[in-house]
Amino acid sequence: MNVATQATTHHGIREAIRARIVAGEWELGELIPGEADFAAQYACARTTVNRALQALAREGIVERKRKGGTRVRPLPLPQALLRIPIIRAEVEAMGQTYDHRIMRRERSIAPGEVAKRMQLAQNHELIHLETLHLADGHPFAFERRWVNPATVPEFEGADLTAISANEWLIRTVPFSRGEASLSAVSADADLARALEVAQGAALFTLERATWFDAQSVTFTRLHYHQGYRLNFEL
Amino acid sequence: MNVATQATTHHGIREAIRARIVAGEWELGELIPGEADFAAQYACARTTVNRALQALAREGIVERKRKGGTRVRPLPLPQALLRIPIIRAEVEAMGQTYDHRIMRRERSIAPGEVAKRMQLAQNHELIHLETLHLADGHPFAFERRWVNPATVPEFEGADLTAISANEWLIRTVPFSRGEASLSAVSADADLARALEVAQGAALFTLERATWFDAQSVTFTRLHYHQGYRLNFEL
DNA sequence: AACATGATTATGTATGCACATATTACCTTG
DNA sequence: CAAGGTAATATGTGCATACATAATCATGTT
Repeated sequence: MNVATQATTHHGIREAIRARIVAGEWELGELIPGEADFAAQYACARTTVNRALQALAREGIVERKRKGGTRVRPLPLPQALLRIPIIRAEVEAMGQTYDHRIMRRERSIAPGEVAKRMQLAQNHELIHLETLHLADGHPFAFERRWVNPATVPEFEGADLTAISANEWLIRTVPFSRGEASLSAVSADADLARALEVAQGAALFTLERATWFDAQSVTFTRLHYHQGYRLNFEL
Repeated sequence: MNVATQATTHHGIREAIRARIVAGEWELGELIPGEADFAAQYACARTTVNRALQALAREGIVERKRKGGTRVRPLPLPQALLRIPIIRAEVEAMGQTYDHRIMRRERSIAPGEVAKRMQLAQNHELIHLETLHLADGHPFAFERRWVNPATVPEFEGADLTAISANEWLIRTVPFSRGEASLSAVSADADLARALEVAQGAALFTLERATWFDAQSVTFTRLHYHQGYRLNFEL
């Protein structure tokens, strides 16, 4: 066999080795040949094998340690690249018209839970925003957001009719890091009214807290309309 | 400033460039210096800069094109590495005792929706399995699974008391690829009884279909107990 | 037997070079 | 002026080499 997928490109070799692993040439947890061996087998430089094996390690297919070589992961770790959708793009990808409506916008004291998620002191004043995202005029998602004016003072006067708060913040504080969580939430009376679903409906929910440097930027809770699914590949 | 994070390692340079991007040295969408320029600035080889910039491209910080150079992503793409938890490990990580109980195990015709998700012909016979996962004896998640005996004939006689069906399949068909989706589902009568929650409770749900080569292996629908959250970092 | 020590080894990484490839920019030609 | 071809250019990639680093293994000493 041993049909080279490509010539001797690093990702040709990556696929060749992947195929051999998938075919079960080595047991789970077993040591596979060293870089030098593969280099000889495929008649290429060790550098090239190194790139291939590092890629497989990133994917969770193999485990590598300095001395002790490379081994097939005992249990391949189930990980996937999750692309968090931008609502506008998501709606437009379905061929529908995106729009959003700001339901509420005010300064208020951060609720205890929100302050905790943003790692702020109690009684911190935040800008609270409630937005309804629409697809072809129908409710698509409901967003509750708290923005820290200490970090983004310009937000107070921002015009959010053309672009959403999300896009405004991304443009203003582009490279903030964050934590997110996914969950299922029952629609309370407010949510049910806003999203036009029955009270108690199960809503897919995405929460996100973001920081720039050590400064809290924003915390969002996004409730999608009933029946929403977030798809991805493993 | 220009304080080198590390000597001239590719990931030292990666962080140095990332810092400059985050600090706003270049506009969103703006062209940043070429590999050769950076190599001169940091007194290292172009190869090293190449690795650094490729890593930033993988992260979604920059965009690169063959001629036309490297530019800061207009909108940094919100992506995250999602590690899909293995239930046993998840429960044990909370310091609780994991256990599972098989509620049902039978051969049956695949329901239409399941057959579709597994890309099988109608009236295909599958092994249907219902498992309740327990944490310290309390319901943690309820799993409905269909396994294709054409792909994994040994599954029929597998002993699923020691290890769960999930782990059995991972060990037997380790490197299968798949599609997954996350959603929120209302507990029906069966689910409510099994998970000991009120009927209509919002349940976080993970569906997964996996294939080995072109052969369908299994389709699972996993409903977590009320209040479950899946956390990850951005 | 326990422990410190150094040799060995596999991966990690930097470098200089050459060539491949995609895409833009420009210039020629009808 | 438009169409088309060609040169210039930035990234992509392979290779040979050298050295760095971490972990293991064997060795020898107390």
